[in-house]
Amino acid sequence: MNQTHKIDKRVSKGDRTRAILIETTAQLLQEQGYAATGLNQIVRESKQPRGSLYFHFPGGKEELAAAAVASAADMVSAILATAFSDADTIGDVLRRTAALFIAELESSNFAKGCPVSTVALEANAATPLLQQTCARAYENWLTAIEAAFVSRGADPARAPRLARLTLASIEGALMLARSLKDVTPLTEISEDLEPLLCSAPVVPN
Amino acid sequence: MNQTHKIDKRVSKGDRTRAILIETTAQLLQEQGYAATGLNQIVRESKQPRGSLYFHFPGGKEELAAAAVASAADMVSAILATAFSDADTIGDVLRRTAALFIAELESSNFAKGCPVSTVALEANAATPLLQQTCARAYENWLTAIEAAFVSRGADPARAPRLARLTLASIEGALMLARSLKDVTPLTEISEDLEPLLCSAPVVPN
DNA sequence: GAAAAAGTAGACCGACCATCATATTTTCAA
DNA sequence: TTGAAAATATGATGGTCGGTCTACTTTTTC
Repeated sequence: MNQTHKIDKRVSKGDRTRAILIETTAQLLQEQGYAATGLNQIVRESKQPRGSLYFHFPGGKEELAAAAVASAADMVSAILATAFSDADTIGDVLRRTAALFIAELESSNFAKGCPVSTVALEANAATPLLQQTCARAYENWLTAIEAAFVSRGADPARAPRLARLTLASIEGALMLARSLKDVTPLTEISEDLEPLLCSAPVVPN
Repeated sequence: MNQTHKIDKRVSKGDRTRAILIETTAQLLQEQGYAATGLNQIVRESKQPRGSLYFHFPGGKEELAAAAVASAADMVSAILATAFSDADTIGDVLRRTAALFIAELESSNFAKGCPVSTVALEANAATPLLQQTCARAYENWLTAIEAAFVSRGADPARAPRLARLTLASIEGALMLARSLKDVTPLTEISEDLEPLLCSAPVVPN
């Protein structure tokens, strides 16, 4: 008896159900946040049965949401990695990243902002797993930005600080843009940040 | 019959009830956001009767929340105004403002961040009043920051952009600080922003 | 002291999340 | 190939809490 019974299928059924639930949840969290997103809505839109949810995520809503946030954050990390390896200058990376969020904002009529921040602000002591997941997402992004700066010649001692400044500015601009329904803050930030990152005795290029 | 029956009291009973509801709601929104804050909790913590809520806010939860956000935003505006008139330099203003949010963060064990941003990110087409109220709050802050920059000699044509950069950075840093449970992003931002605002051919002093 | 305004209490129905007993599919040794 | 054990899937059910509304009481007005 061979063991290809599973290998020839792309993924097992269970994994597929899991993935659909995570994707649906990620979308809803990005638009509505954690508390406003009901399990009923997730079940309805994902077209997955209610019970499967608790089979794959025994921790219930919080565990599912944490998985969705982590998944969305990983996607952004992947996009960042591509941008960092493709773009020539830091400025290019900033503009590309901003353009991406702008596209998401505009195509959703300003419904979809950062896939982490809404949940991050809602998370509190009552939702420790969610809180930890969001914090870890930000830490991962910071580490990636930091490494990219260093690889372009930034002083390793200053890179963490520059990364924090960069991430904070972009996240803030994204929030402002979403709320004001105007992408200006986001377009500006990518321009304004560049001289700051480069002119300081820090990041060459 | 004289008309002093009401004037000799500081405020009418109704106004007091209203104010208590708004204050309680503002606190809860700052910590938990809109969707997670229930009317039951507001009624319980404010110790105001349930029915009064709908008497003072016929629009229900959304109207009450909008009033609470607007009230909290006005308080921040007042604090900003004081900082702008008291502090000598833009740098001082930034540091004072950051220090204020840091104190709020630390005294609440990182539960209380920006009183607007959590709700702003939750607001969507289903809550138009809330959305509009949050946007207006940000606009008011931007206008105030802008005016302060101009009054210190900034090029009026560039002031709006500088204001957006400033607000976005601070809001982003505040969010990051809350999520990471570390005030570093906030302390750094107030230092990093100063040269940017002053060194550019823009804001003297 | 009666009419009007202001304030209050609780019942209502629907939505929430979690759980369960049961059904179906997958696995793999015999 | 078979059949039983393990894994996965299912939707009906329950207790709780959500926001809203209507009927009621108290206070103010003149």
